[in-house]
This record gives sequence, C-alpha cells and structure tokens, in this order.
Amino acid sequence: MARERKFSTDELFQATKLLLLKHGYEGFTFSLLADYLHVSRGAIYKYYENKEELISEFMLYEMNEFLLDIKGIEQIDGFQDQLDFLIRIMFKNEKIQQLIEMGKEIPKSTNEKARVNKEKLDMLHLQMYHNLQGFVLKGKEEKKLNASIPDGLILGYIFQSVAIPNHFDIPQTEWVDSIKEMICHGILKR
Amino acid sequence: MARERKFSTDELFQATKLLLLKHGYEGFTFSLLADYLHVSRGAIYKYYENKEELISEFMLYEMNEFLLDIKGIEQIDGFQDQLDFLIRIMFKNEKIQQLIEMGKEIPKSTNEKARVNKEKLDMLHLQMYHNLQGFVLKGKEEKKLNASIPDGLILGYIFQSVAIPNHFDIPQTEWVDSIKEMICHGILKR
DNA sequence: CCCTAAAGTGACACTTGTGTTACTTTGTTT
DNA sequence: AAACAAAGTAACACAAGTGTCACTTTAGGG
Repeated sequence: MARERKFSTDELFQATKLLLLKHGYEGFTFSLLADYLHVSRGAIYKYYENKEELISEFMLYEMNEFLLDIKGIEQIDGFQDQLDFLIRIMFKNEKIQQLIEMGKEIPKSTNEKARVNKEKLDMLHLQMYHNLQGFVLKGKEEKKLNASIPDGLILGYIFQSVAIPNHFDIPQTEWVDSIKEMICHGILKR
Repeated sequence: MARERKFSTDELFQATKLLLLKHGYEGFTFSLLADYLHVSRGAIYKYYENKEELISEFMLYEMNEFLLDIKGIEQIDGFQDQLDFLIRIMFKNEKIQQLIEMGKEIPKSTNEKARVNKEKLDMLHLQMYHNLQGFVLKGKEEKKLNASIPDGLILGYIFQSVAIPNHFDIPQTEWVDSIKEMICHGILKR
C-alpha cells in the first residue's frame, strides 16, 4: 500500500447500509456517502464506477453474510429448534428484506459489473429459498407445518412478519415473543 | 371554468400513486408526472407549490378513502365476519402501507400546507388504529383473539401480512386463502 | 534520499430537477 | 365581439448530482 486508506470497505458498506435505509435508493448519492465518510467523491469513484456498481457490490456482500447466517440451520436438529433459530436470524437481519427490495430498484445499467452482480444477486435470492426448502419440507413431513401452504409463502411470511414497524414502541422482548407466537399459531385464541 | 382542464385531480392522484410506487419518494419528480400526464411542469405548479405539498395532499386523499373503507366494519355483526371483511379491505388496499411508509419520508418542509397535511396524516393514522380498536377489543372479550398480543401489533400484523411480495407468482385465490389461514392459525399444523 | 504508485482532492463540463414568470390559449360572460 | 380569467406553455436562473482528470499527498522500496 502506497498510502493509508481513509476508509475500509467495511466502513464504506456500513455507511452505505445506513444511508440507503435512511434515504432510499434514489435518495442515496455519492455526495452523501462521501460527506458521511469525510472524503471527497473522487475517492469513492476510485473504487466504484457509479452508484449501481457500488450498491450491487454492497448487496452481494450483505446477501452473502445473510446466507452464511442461514446456513447455520443445517447444524441444528429438531424442527422446533430450527424454527427458533430461523426466527432469531430473521430478527437479527431485520433490515435485509428492505435492502433486497431496494436491490430490485437498481436499473439495468450500462455498467457490466453491475449487470453481472445483479444476476448473482438473483441467484443468491433463489439459493436462499433453496437452503430453507429443506427446513420447510422436513417440517411438513413431520406434520409440524401446515402442509396446505406453499413452501415459498411460509418463508416469505416469516420474512415479512419480523419487519412489522413498531409504531407503538412495544418493548423488544414482548415484541419478539408476540410475533413469534403469531407466526406459529396466528392471531386467534387457541 | 375559463378553459377545460387537461387533467382532473383524480387522474393526477392516480398518476402520483403509480409513479410513487414505481420510483419511490426521492425518485418521484414533477417532470416524470408532467410527462405521464402529457402536460408541462408549470401546469402542475399552478395547483401545488412543490413535491411535498402534492404528495402530502395525495396521501391525505388516499388515507381518507382507506378510512372510509375501514369504517364499513361497523356495519357488520359477528367477529369472524368482521375479520373476513377486514382482511378483504386490507388486500384491496394492499399498497397503502407502502404509501404510508413513504409519507414518513416527507421532510419537514418550509411549506405551511405540507406541514399541516403531515400533522393531519399522523392524526388519520392514529384514528385508523382507533377505529379498529373496537374490533380487536370485541375479539378479545369474546375470547376469539389471543389476548396476550398487544392490540396495535395484531393490527400491524394483519397489515403487514397482506403485503408479502408474491415472488413465486402463486395464483391470487390460493395466495389470499393461504395468507388468511396463516393470519388466523399461524404456520404450524393445527 | 528520491522515486514510485496508490490514495485522495478540487475543479470542470455536463445533466437533471426546481421554482418562477411573462406569455399564449381558450372557454365564458356581458 | 370584446374582455375576462382560468389553464397551460416555454424559457430562464438556479441548485444538486454525475463522471472525469490533472494534480497533490504520502508510505514504502531501491
């Protein structure tokens, strides 16, 4: 290295995540990011040709981290423990659905790397469902999961449920327990 | 009227909805809207000082329509019928949660009308939960709803569940029935 | 010690969006 | 048919984002 870098890739991705969630895809700009990191825009352009390339690269990183988390489910025995694990992971990665939806806003770019990254991203998205397919199938075979619900929907449902906005500031523990209860048994009294 | 208008408020709001959902809050511009309506930007500025004012006005309109729909629940007897009605209304207004979240992106503007509209919007949001409080309380009293879940969360949960993205293109009827089933009884086998 | 090369900067040219205004168009009113 | 007023346009000045490039800074190797 000829000169020390003012920001690491980790710092850059962390800032990207924060600013993307705060301002949305279109509201996110290199100026915002550069200001946040206390560097000039030019410095960021040294590493990424444009917004599409940066964000697609960032999304790939986030998605891989998430998939790594999810793979942990394979080390766990017993359906109920797996479900508990999955819900915990989902809460830990609460924001990723929002990021994934943003990833879909990336326009088809002239930038080759961004195009390739977008394809990889779609692959990872499928792979994620694939990795969890085993869990769902096992649950249905063991008569633990309602077999009449399509596999993908069960997963999408868990995904969606952990992202309910907490408008009424219900304390974290009660919040998580209540959502878990509803995911498992619904809103009706048992 | 001195001259026929090229676009009605209804057309304008419909276009606003479409473009907001397509491009997001920051991605939405007067140029986009003007092009869509085949008028000049200036024509829109005749009615709204800026984006904040237009969008807050639009959100107020959408929210009032939605509240009107929701009020229909008071004409219905019996908890289960009310729940069916509510879920049907939620599916009909599938996109409104997304719009409400966007409404929160409106920055505190210098524009007085936008500021007032934002306050009204917050009021309507609370009123919506208030209007449905009766339904939830009744459900809990009649021992139909799980009483250990906070009222606001039960509503937020229904809200959120109807907005699951249908990535796998499951047919509408199966989709709706499955989600209804999960809202009521969860993902586990009964 | 000086040269190299990566890291970073600042300025430039360009594009896109904003808000305003003088002007034109077009129904209605008298 | 003249005049009026609301509707709409086109052009201007400005602000903000983009992408590039010549230039400066700085750690390390010869």
